[in-house]
Amino acid sequence: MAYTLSSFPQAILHVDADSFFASCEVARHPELKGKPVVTGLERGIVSSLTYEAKARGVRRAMSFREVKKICPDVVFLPSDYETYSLYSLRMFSIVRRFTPEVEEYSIDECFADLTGMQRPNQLSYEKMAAKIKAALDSELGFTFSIGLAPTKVLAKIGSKWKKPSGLTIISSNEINNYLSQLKVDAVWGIGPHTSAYLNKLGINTALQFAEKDEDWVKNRLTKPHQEIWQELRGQMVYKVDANKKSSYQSISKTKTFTPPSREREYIFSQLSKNTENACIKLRRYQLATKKVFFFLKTQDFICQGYEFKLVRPTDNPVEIIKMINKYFDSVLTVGHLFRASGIILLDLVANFSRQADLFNEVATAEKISRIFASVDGVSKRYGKHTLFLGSSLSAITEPQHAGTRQIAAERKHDLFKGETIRKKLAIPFLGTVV
DNA sequence: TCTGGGGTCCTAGGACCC
DNA sequence: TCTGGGGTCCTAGGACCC
Repeated sequence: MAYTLSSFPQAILHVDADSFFASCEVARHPELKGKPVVTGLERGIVSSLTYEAKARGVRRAMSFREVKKICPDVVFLPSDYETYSLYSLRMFSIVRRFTPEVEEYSIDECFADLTGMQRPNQLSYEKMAAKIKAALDSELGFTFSIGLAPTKVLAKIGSKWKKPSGLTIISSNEINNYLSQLKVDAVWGIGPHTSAYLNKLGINTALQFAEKDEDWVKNRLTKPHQEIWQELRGQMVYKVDANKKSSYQSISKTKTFTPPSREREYIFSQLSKNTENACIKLRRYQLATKKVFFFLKTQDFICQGYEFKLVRPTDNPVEIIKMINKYFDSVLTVGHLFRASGIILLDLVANFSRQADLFNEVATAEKISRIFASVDGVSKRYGKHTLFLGSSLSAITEPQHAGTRQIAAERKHDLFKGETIRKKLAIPFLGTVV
């Protein structure tokens, strides 16, 4: 049979929705078609934008004001994650018509393992990819970019190759052709650090990297990059994982507040609100935390934080806020202007049961946890933050606190940029407290 | 590239144990 | 009191992703 003659040891598909959020908005408001549409209004910053907006010079992270200046007829909309999630589910279910092996990688991306599906689908891999794309485009009303290749890393390269609305098929014997035209830093999993290192060793293209021999790679790079090297050569390392993600390793809540502030009460209430929100999510997944890290970010983007352990796992914000209060003043260096606060709940345990040691304390904790179960119920019915802690009050009511508008004109470079928040927190007083 | 918010996994080195 | 070798667990920090 013709379709068994394939140059795909495995056939991995990567699907990437084009300008996903903005596309969803246009899809459900057809009158916006052809217009420069942007989402992210709730923060005043561009989050997603249509190609029409891109053509006008709009870029991600631009402020509302800037966008208006260069593109006065822009349609700037608030994000509506519920709607986007529904489109996302439709996208996954369309791909699942062709294989059950679909990995929901993010809200707008998925991988699918098509290996062995030619016979059941009566299609070659190439035709399957085309058919999936056609179904997505027509049923959802916007375009998708697709890559088909022997490995995930190569499929990712494929979907990025031509955007928007691309369909790029990289069979085993064409790999080098593609890699020779690609810079190493464009490879999924090779970040700025590693690409700078590789450049220094004379490697600029993905092909130059893929052609290094095993010893060379093993001696200079760590496991993740060794695996990427293998995948670039067409050898599968990363399997498509169709299991739904059901739990978390960590849960975090971060919030920037404007204007920045130096007032203890206000900043503390922000952190209190972060903690409440993080605990809501914790309870939704029936988890409890054993370790907490909280931090503040100054106006110069310097992070300072503190990590502590809890005597027993908890999902109760009151217990956590009490601890934060204890260490708060060592993090809030007086006189600094702060722009954001955040909390990360770590060491999460599932279905936790409280140890019956300190009887009274446990009894109280259980009472409190029943209260929070009702709080969650009320929120579900009447909306988030119908009930909240007194310590969160000034964050929720957003008073005109006396903080001035003197936003530092000069911004320091890159001390904290989406990277691990715990990075270089440089806290001289850091210690673990039980 | 110009800083929003939410995640994951890996590694080196120390503590501790036999 | 000295010294060898090997293993596991935990933590802090690093790198990357959407």
